[in-house]
Amino acid sequence: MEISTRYNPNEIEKINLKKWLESSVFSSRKESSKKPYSIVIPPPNITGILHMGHALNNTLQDVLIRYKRMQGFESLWMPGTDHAGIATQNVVERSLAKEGLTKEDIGRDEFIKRLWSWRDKYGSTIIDQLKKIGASCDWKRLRFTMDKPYSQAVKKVFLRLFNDGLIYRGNYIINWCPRCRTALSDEEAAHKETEGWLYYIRYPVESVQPGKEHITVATTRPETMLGDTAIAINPKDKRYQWLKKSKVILPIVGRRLTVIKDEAVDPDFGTGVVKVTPSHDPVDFGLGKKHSLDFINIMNEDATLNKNTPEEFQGIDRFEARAMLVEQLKTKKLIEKKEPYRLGAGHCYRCNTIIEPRVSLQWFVKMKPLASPAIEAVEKGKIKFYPQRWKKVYLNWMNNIQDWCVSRQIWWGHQIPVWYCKDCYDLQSETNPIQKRKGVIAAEEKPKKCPNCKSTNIKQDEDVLDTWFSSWLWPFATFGWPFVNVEDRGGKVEDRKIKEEEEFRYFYPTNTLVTASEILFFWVARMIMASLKFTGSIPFSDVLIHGTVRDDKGIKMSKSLGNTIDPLEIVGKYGADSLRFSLMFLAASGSDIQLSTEKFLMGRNFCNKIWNAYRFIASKIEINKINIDNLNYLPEDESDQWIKEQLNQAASDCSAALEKYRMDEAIKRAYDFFWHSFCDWYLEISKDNFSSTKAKNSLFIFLESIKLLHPFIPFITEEIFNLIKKNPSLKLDGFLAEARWPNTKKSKINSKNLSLFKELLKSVDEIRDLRGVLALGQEKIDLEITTEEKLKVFWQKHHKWFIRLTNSNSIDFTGKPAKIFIQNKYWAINLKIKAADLDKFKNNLEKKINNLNSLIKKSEGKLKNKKFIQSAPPQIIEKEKLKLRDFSQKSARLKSLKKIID
RNA sequence: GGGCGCAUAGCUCAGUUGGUUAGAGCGCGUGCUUCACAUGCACGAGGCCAGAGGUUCGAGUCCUCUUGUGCCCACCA
Repeated sequence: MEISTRYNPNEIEKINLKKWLESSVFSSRKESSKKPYSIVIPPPNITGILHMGHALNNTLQDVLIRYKRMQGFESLWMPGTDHAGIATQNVVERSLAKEGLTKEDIGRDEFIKRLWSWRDKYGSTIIDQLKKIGASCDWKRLRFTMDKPYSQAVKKVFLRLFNDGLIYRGNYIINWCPRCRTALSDEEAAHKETEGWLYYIRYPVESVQPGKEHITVATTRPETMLGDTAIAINPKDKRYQWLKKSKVILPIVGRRLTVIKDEAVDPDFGTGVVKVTPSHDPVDFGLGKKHSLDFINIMNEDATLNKNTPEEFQGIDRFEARAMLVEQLKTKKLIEKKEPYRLGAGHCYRCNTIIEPRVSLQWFVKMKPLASPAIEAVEKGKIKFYPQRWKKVYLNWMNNIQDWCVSRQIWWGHQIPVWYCKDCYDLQSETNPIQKRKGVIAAEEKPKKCPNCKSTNIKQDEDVLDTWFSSWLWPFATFGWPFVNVEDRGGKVEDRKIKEEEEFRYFYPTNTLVTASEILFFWVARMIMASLKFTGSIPFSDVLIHGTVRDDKGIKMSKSLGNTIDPLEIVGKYGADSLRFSLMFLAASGSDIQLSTEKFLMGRNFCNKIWNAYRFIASKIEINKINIDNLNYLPEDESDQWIKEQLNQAASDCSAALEKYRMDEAIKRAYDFFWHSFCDWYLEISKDNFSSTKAKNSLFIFLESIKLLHPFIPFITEEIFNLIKKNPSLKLDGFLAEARWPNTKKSKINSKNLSLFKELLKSVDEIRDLRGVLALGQEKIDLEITTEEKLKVFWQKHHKWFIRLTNSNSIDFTGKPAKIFIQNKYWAINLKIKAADLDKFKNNLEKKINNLNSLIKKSEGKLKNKKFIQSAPPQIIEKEKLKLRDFSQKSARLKSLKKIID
């Protein structure tokens, strides 16, 4: 058999991926005999390109899914993509722009056609990329948030909320992105510290008293003054009581401003006088409502100033207008001063443009009623967060939840299922709840005529719903909820419907949701609310929140900073397994990961190690023409017992770690076992006597090891399984991906010889240590061993590898050795070295004795302490006593050794 | 302004309900072409566990404060 000494992942990963995809290993269905385990993928945007965050997120999920699958669960990983309204629309708008076109040029229908064809062409890029890193999703179920049945769910949900009175429409101040030209929710307007100025502007006061010709207000956004309709002071602020009898004049515009008093004004900030712009500031909006002020909108959709401003400002961008205005005020000597100021300005989370607060007609969802059951579910522990601390964050947000602006002024998305009758829709009734207005029809399909006036002159609301309004249904809408209109998925409608509902009941609620903390509010919290509201059940019981991927300087990886590492580049260079291995190795519970390309060498090296371990075993089998007819594990000697015990321990630890979502611990344990127990000891020991039993045993342990490793590094393990499978007499079948997870019972092997064997390993360590101390280099030395007669058989069995692993020449069992270097309960070993080397040894010996003595002192001190004896638990005291005994024995041994040498 | 994290080896990080002689990977030093693997093997150096108090028989682990650092939330214009 020709196998390369280097593991080359590329070809192998391609082949095995193909095999998996062509098979049904990843697919899932209701199996009454099996327990379900399900995860819904956080659907990546169709515009998405796989980045390290995806790689981390999806590897975590895949490890869980594969682990559970091997454990015999019916494992379902539901895949899909998100239509990502604004993001996708932006991409297609950009490509239109290259043709010199705008979306308005081609019209809504044509634009949406373009979007669909864009998504058909590029929308599954990220899906292919996920496959490349080994994600074992049930790909046949691939969902999209704009699939017909999914859209049905969105409509149903909207109508349900509408009819329950949880939806309202009205003019409110919202976050407006002037570039995307749409409203955004509060969550989509990320607050960022921005350098700016605080301007102190003088507003003239009518009915002049001497020295009181004006008052001064402070603002960071001077241009909004064009929309001012009032001046506000704190009612307790004595400095400005005189103002209420005066009229304040808005400079440049000349408008008379009312003076209002409100507690919201902080007398200590700025001058204590606030300009009030109800249409362009959230706080002022509230003041405007409360005090019945005028609302003057001064901006167009693109944040240029509109015709409600003086002519010279009309059509000018807000920032340019700001500069112009400040200039004008300066010449009029109305700027008192300006000071540098850092303010938290909202930025569009899609295009990073500074948000403009703006009053406009939007749709909202009342969140408080939805939040309370979702709060309860988490408080009562029905849903658990890992790590736990996110519970607090979640609850804090939920308890202060604000209504959700769900309408977006874009074209790509779920259009709001509300129609207006052009003939009887009554503008005058705008103040009524939307549900009670004449000529408003909320329905799944376009109504034929108006139920009120029978007119057919009907038009749908132009807005679409926030993308998250569809994402929040993901855990159940992906299963086909609400189980109507399934004709698009083929088969007999009724059969499909029944099957889908059954599956839904089987797999839902899902088990684990794996996500980054960034979308806790966007998505996780809302899914919990939606699921409880519409399915009456929690969507998942565990929420695993992982950290952020950072670069080697600790800075968050982002395209704009150019500090990303492309996961696919790593796949190309080192293989998907290396990528996955290193990510899992570094992903401690919830903490951020600092990455650099070198980190992936860890994974590469490990894969290579596995590869070569297999090569070794395979070659031994081949060279020795060993016939492996079955894989019963038959311990031939103590090393076989020992490695089996180690394996069981590792498997048990590994499972325990996975159960508590500690993938890092699990992979470290499996890694440590494979490399440092199996390869470094067991295989090394076996080299001298690779009998057919040994061959079977090594193959058995190897096979169990790659099962443990498979969830983390599926490609290489599957490939090696392929190679092993080629031996027909083994009767191995199927995929490693669906093999049974190793037995995790800690089967204790009670064998006196096993403890002897462990002493043997210790002696090897000690000799190696001594060789280092004595700086023996490669010099082979002779050993003399004194032991009881009955242990000689044991030694006979093991002396060969013992000689090799200690780099010795020979072992002599005759007589009593002159000098004893190593001694334990069972034997003493003498290294025949030159007299000159003795000094080095003695020095080392002394160091060790000193070290032991200080430990003994410490331990004795503890045991003499009455309080310790009184209050420490008995097992701790017992442990301490054992420790002391052990130290003392060792020390005594070393001391007598020293005597002999002296 | 609130809330949540993090400070452990040169670097990146583990360290379970307090009970170690504080660990791993990389890096570093020494010696090895040992017929699976130099993407390897063996050995080794390297830590006042940020600082100060406290609780305790016992603290890297719990409490308080300080310093540094990161994140999230919030309508001080």
